[in-house]
Amino acid sequence: MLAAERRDHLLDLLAREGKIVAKDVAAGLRISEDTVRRDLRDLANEGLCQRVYGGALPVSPAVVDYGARQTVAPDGKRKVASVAAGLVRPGGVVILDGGTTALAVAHALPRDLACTVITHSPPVAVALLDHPQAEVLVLGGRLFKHSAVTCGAAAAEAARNVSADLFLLGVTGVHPEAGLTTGDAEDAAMKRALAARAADTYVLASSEKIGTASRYRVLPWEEISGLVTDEPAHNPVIEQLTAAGVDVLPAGAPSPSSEVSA
Amino acid sequence: MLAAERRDHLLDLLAREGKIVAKDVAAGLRISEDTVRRDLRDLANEGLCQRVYGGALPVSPAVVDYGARQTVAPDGKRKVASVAAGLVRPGGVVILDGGTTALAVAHALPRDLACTVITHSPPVAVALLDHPQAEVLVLGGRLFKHSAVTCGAAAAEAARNVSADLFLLGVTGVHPEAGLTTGDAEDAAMKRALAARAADTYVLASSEKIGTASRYRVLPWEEISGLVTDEPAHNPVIEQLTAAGVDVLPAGAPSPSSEVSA
DNA sequence: ACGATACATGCAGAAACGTGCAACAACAGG
DNA sequence: CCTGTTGTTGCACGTTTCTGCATGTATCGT
Repeated sequence: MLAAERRDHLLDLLAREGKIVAKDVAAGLRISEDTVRRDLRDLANEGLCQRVYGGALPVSPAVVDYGARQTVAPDGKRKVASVAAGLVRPGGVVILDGGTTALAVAHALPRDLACTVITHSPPVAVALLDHPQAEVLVLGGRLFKHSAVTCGAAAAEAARNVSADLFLLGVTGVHPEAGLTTGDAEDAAMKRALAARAADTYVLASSEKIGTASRYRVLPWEEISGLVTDEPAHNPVIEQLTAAGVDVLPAGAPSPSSEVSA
Repeated sequence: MLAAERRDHLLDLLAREGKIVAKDVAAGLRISEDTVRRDLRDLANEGLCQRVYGGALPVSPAVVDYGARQTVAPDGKRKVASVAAGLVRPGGVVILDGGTTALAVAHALPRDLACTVITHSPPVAVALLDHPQAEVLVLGGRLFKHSAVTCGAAAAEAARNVSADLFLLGVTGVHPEAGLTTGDAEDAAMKRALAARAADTYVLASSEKIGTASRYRVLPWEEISGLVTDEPAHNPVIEQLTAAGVDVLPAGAPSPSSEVSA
């Protein structure tokens, strides 16, 4: 592995996970901790990370005007996005919805993951520009500015010509009775069209969405494979969904790792 | 093996694997590491790769990144973009190319201008999100990451279904004999397809493009209506173009443009 | 306060680097 | 056909850079 490549890897790790533990990286890459420490020291000198005891952290968001918006993403969305990104298999084909949560998923994808991403969201496409191994297909159409996605007849038509293993669906409301909802009729139709083209559909549901409903129904529960949320499993709504047979993937607690340090 | 062939091989390797290890390439091609190093040094001088200890990496994403480049858009591009934005009539339909200069045009468009913008560039689409009066049509297709535009058969197909008053074309080279050129064959084809759908085609040519040529021809002079540049009119290349009947719109000096129409 | 862990520094071997040089091929001109 | 020129390639040499280990110091958690 080239030294510069290692450096990129560290920055990538920092962006995706929000921290670096020198020991873990050294073990992961089979190199000495000294080398990792030296790299981190250099990166810190260039202002690309903040050195702390045991590893490094991102520089304060105010300084990173460049990637500011992605770091501003609320913690809940970051966690959901991280778990959802893990659903994308190397070599797999995923349809990525629009919206801020889906955008966070794009940012959370490992930079060197070889996969195909289909999206009707220009911001998602832009976010994937620096993922050299990701094949990106953009679905064209009329730009719906509120959600920053393409929609309309042309977009629906384009959607009919693709298929995928997985659809990561963003919605504005997740409600036991109302199902999955969003605020625009055309947007809802587009999401349905996309869901129809994927073998599995997983919903990205950060906690503020749980229990709320918007005007337009996207899909009923039966047509989705699962849901990723940072809401605790004991939330009544979540329990209800679990009982209804929805595969709920928790994104909240990094739970069982406590015994590792012990 | 020819030297040029070797050079292509290196670039290809860089594109496919994201890195080059000098030692491995030398062993693979049965040539000395010195030769590989020399090649890499040359490629780096041409800005086609980034030299690092042990090999080379693609040009640093930070340098290529559009988000970064748009904020540091050179003065020349800003001037060109400003003049080009003036070519868009209220209620008109314009096709906006990809690339940093076209992106600068998107930013230069008055925020309340009511017009229709057709683009195959996700960054341009994103830039127009806060233009409430602008109707934006995105042409879908496979994302070509280097230029951040969609291309390929799907994009060309989508292009066939639109027409416009004006096409604002970005290129990498503007040369009296070579014509308008760019660095990628598919990208060139897409630009041709777009030019065919517009009544008028104007070239965005900030001064650093003037007099240079890239590998792939986009269009001959006869097929464009004009050219916007911040290069002074007395530049030999510009004079040659003017003599050839190209409508040159100056973006450098705020001076009267009387002689342009003459 | 103590042990454990992380750290900075110096050092040495290894690897990569740049440069100069010579051998060689391609080419132009006589 | 010969010859001088130019450009490329591989080798040799000395230099720089990188990396892991050892040492002693600083910091953390208990």
